Amino acid sequence: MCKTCGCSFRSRDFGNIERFIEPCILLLLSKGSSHGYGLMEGLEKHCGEKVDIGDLYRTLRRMERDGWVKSNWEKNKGGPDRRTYTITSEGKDFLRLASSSLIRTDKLLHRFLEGYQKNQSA
Amino acid sequence: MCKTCGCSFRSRDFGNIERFIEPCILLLLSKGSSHGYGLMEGLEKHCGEKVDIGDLYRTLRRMERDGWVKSNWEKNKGGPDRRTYTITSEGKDFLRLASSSLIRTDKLLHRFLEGYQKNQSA
DNA sequence: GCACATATATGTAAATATCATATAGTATGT
DNA sequence: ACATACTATATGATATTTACATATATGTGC
Repeated sequence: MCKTCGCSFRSRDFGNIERFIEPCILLLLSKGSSHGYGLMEGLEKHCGEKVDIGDLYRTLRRMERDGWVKSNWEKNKGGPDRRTYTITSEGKDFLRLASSSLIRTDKLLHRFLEGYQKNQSA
Repeated sequence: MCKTCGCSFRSRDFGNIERFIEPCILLLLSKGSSHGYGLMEGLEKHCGEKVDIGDLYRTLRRMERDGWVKSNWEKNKGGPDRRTYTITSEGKDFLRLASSSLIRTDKLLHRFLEGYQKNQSA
């Protein structure tokens, strides 16, 4: 069942931040290095939505494999050690490309929503 | 390789219309019944992007299974017969829900792009 | 010791995406 | 008649992504 709208059809959620998780992560990391759990909190704070933490960790490892981020373990007095992620120059390049893609997505959405509202009022 | 940005990392494309294919199809169908090939042309015309035709046909069958559309074969003098799709009331309900999700997505994107541009100028 | 928050990671199954290929009717040019 | 192109639907095979559950471990407060 869809998490957001509650429809019984399928799980796909068109308003889900997880569809744009990588650019969001890279944007946060471009403001400062962080670790998985911290990014989860940052994403929830900035996007107002829960993210699947397991998914997030796997996404981060995939992003590291892809060269967008690099990580290293850091000691943490107040809890378990953390794997801290830092954006790479390749990650910055990708963030730039993803942003222009997202501008296109934004235009697409506007066209859709205009079309939808026109349809509703007709 | 990503179709849009050409990056070598992975195929994910944040500007891809196929991420919102179902609402787009339902919007087109809410303006009038159509068949797979016709929807492909409609999507390309309204969204300026090619869609994978195989994916589109499978998506339509899935949407029928989910109850959002129904289909019937229609004779076509000028070519092969067509499977014509019509939106159902369940499909209209879903379109309404998807639209409010997409409004949220739109806000999310704006927040992201604002954050990105602020970051760039800093 | 126990519960709870922090912190990372993986197992598994289902859903989707990607790319190629199969099949067939109609139209047009040679 | 034959080749080619366009229209039209569909599926095979594989890879990727998503969803949900579970495992593991550290530190804090009671």
